[in-house]
Amino acid sequence: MSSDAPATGPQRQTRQRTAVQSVLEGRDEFTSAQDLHDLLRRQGTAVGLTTVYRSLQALADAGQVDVLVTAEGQTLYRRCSSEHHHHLVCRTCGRTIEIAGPAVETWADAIAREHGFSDISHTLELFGSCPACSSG
Amino acid sequence: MSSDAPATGPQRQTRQRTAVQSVLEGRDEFTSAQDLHDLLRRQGTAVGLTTVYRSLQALADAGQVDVLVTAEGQTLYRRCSSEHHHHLVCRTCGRTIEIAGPAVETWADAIAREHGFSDISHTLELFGSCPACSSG
DNA sequence: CCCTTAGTGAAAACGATTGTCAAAACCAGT
DNA sequence: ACTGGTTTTGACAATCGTTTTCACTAAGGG
Repeated sequence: MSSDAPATGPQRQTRQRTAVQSVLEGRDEFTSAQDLHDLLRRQGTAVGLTTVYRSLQALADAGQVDVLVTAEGQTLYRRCSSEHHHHLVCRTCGRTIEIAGPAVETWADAIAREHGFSDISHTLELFGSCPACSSG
Repeated sequence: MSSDAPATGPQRQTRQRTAVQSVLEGRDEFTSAQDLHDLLRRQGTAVGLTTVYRSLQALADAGQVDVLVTAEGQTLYRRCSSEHHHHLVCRTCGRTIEIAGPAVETWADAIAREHGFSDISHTLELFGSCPACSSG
C-alpha cells in the first residue's frame, strides 16, 4: 500500500477511459467524479458513473492526477504535472494555482526525522478568496 | 463561516455533553465520532450517536477540538491546545505529535498574498511511520 | 474469427453523517 | 420544590458520495 509499485497494471484502451482522460486534460480546476460524469454526459460521451470512479482511481494510482479530499469528505481530482506540489484553491470559485514548496518539503522531512518518523508523506492545501471573488 | 465568531452559543450542561468532553480529555489520538460513541458505551456512559456528532461539532465550532478528514473521507476529532498547529501522525498506530510550524504559516501567507488571495486558511498534516512501527 | 480476460454499468449495498420529531432534561422564575 | 418554556436527546429515516456486485460487452492476442 505504501510501497511505490510501478503499478503498470494491464490497462486496456477503451472509449471510456480515453474520454475521462481527455476531459481532465481540458480542466484546470479540481473536479469531483460526479461532476466529471455530468460533463461527459453533456459532452455526448456517456460513461457510467462507476467507470468514471474506476478510471479516476486508476489515474490516481498511476500518479497522473492529484487527489484532494475536501472538508466535507468529497474527493476531487485534477490532472497535474507529475512532480510533487500543492495547491492554492479559491474557496468560492474553485480557481486553482499549483504551488511548489521546496521549503515545506524540507521542513516536513526535518520535523519527521527529528521525531524518528520515516516514510513521510504529507498533505498541504491552501484555501482563500481569489482577487476576483474577494472584491465582490 | 470563516469569521472567527466567539460562538458563545447557549450551551446547556448535560450528562452527554460532559461525557463526550471527558472522553476526549483522556485521549491523545484522533478519534472518529463512531469510535467515540463505542468508547462511551463501553465506559457505561451511553450517549446517542447523533448526540456524539452534535457535541463534536459544537466543540469543533468552539475551537476546543481539532478536526481532521482522512483520505477515506472519515472525520476525526482530537482535543487540543487551542492555538493553531499541525500533526505528525503515525499511519500505522495512529500515534500523534502536535507540531507548531510558524515557518509554514508565514510561507503560506506569503504565497497567498503573492497571488492576491485573502482570508487564507490551510490544511497541513504529516503522515509517516513512527520509530516503533517502522522497526517491525 | 474466436476465446480469454479485462472493462463496463445499472442497480444494490455501504458507511459516514445529517435531518426529523416526539419525548426527556435543563433551569429560571415562581 | 413546581412549572413552563426551551434546549437537548436519540431512535430512526434520509442523504450523499463511493464501492460492490454481477451479468454483459468489448479489447486484442492467437
